Amino acid sequence: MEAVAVIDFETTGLSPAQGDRATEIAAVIVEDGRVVDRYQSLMNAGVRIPAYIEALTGITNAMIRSAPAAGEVMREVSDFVGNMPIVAHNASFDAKFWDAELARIERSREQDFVCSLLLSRRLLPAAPSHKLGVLVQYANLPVAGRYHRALADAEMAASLLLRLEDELRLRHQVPRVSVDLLRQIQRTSKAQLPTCLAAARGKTSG
DNA sequence: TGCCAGGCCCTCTTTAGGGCCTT
Repeated sequence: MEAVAVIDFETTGLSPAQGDRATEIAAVIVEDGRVVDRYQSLMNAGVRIPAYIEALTGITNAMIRSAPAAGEVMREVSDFVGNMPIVAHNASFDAKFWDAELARIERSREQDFVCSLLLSRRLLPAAPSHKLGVLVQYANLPVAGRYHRALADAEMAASLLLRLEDELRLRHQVPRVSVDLLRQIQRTSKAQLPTCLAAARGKTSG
């Protein structure tokens, strides 16, 4: 599979449209079946983190006060990621914060997001749930650190992505996994998945 | 004033409702 950037945001809440802002971001570059580069930073958006979010993530208002400005961090991380395809767990969440924080520095993205949550529902249908932490346990993936910290979650989402790639190669006998195939799978209905995988098997093997 | 996310998925569906998942 071509190189991708797996990202994860920690934020003050669920919706940038409701005034929520990012507090931390991590991006890990996955290439040739492994993580080859990492970026992580807390970010100060000048907003207060609610107490229950401090408890959830361990990211406190004191930590954010001494962090670099959000715009500075977003410039760095968007340069780091470049035009690589971006992967995130529940990508609709990270994509709306990515877009909202980039818009504040008058940048916009060109690439699509790929969603490891949607892919997991298709490729690991027997998992008891498709929360990142449950999938890590279910697939025996290494716990990379504290859950709800950006770098640990991005590393674990990267491990999950590689596990999904293995699932396609070994279980479904897809000879070559591409980002384009992942995009197809995540928008394919459960009923149409066998047809989609059969086409992927045939595309490069005969 | 009172409201307050939203995209995806499943099903007892499609003229809809409710759960999952992210912080």
